[in-house]
Amino acid sequence: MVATGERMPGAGAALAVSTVIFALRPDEDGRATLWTPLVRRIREPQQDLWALPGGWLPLDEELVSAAARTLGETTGLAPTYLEQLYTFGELGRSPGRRVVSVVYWALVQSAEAERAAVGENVRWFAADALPALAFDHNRIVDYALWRLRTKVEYSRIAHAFLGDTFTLAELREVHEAVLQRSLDPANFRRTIESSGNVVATGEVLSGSPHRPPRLYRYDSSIDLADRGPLGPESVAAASVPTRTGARP
Amino acid sequence: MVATGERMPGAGAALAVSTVIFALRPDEDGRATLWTPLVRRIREPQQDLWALPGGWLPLDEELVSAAARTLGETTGLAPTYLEQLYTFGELGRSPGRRVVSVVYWALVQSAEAERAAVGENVRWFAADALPALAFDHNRIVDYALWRLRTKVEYSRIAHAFLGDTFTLAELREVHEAVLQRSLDPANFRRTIESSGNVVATGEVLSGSPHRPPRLYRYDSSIDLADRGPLGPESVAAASVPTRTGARP
DNA sequence: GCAAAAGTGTTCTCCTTACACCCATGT
DNA sequence: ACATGGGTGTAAGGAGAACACTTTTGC
Repeated sequence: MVATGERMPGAGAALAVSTVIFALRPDEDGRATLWTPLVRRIREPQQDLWALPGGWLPLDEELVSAAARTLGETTGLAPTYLEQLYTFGELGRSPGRRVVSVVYWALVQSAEAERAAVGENVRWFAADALPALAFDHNRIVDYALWRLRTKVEYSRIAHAFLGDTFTLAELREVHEAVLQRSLDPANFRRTIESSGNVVATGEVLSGSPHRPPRLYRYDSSIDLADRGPLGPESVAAASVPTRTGARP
Repeated sequence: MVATGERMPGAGAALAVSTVIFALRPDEDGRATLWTPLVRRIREPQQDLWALPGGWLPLDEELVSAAARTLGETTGLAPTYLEQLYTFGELGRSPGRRVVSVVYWALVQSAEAERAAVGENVRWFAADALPALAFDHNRIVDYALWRLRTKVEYSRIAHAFLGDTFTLAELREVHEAVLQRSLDPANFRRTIESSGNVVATGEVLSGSPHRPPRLYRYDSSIDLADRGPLGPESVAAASVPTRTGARP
């Protein structure tokens, strides 16, 4: 086996896992925009500054699981999408100690975001107008935002913001909120329908003051083919230690 | 500062940095194909198996620098392109110990690849026909290959395989080797020229038995806009500890 | 009936593809 | 001169943008 002496190789830097979370919520004008929940640091360094949810990586936990767990423990959220973003390890990013952070990014549904824990130490911020955050977390959120916006255009992650059935107007609203521009409803419909990613349920959504729109559902038989040979990231398959999320 | 007691948080897993290196070399039929240099493991675990060049992350070294340094120490190569690929941290990926590997991928010029160190413990392999490697390194190379192939289509990384001046036929040969299909010379020319990424030097390359082709050069004023808000990764700016690469 | 959103049809442009054809060099 | 790759021209097909138009509901 490996010697466990004081000069254990590779044991230098501290390994943390953090997550950038995005959800769509109405802004003051009622338009859907991107928001992200942050947690207040309750100890040094950078005490009282807002920061990404995260924590140290336990020896016996998968990276994704640690991301999902710390995210759930601090914000009470359960994401519908979770993917590794980047690993930040610059020498000066944390004062006093070398910290390498494996950062994930997550999408949560609007309904889920509504019932999330908020309080003195957890708060939602408009993703495009953040205050000065702890460490290099502003840079990290900016990068996550960029990834989200570029990825929405060529993959189907926008669906992760919605429930299992949705109207094309709702899906379009998601795209418009993420891309920050309006899209032609007619062309959007054709683009989505011809992509084959979504199937009509046959039902319509009544109750609106206008013509009732059709409801659609993902075609789950088509995978995202997104991470290539790595396949989809699975939180469920990863082992989680004794302490589970804060919510029952 | 931070207590250095036995329960130092985040100090569990060992942190390694590895790199997948690609270069173009002629295969047995003389066609340019992708090759990757691997190093033989000279100690347990997985002794004698071929593996990616890499090493433990020193406390005082940037992640990119560690990738560039270990790559240079083992293979003698200096890459023209180096980018973070993914961080692998699955629980079972290294027997006996939790190892988290931040993996980079690199491109080197063909000329550089020719004069690289080869020997008993360093050897080039065709990237599409690797033997069984140590740990999860087959999966890592497959993922790097996928990233290279998808990225060649929308960015200008193909240039990293070539010198500062090149003909469009050479650039096309790179694309064809990476994408594994032939491209129409006429359309390829127009696509590249209209992209504005390359400028004609005004010179031509004589010596061929046919019409001498024009020489081109990168337009270095245009950046790749590749990592978004993170900007280009810079090896030079990163601090490197005392021991430098094997080559002077 | 009227307003407003859902959904369809049509046209225009641009980009990619396929391929015919001319150009310039070494032998 | 001629073979061969370098380089230009051109027409067809497809995807996306713009926008007119029809459909369906609540009031």
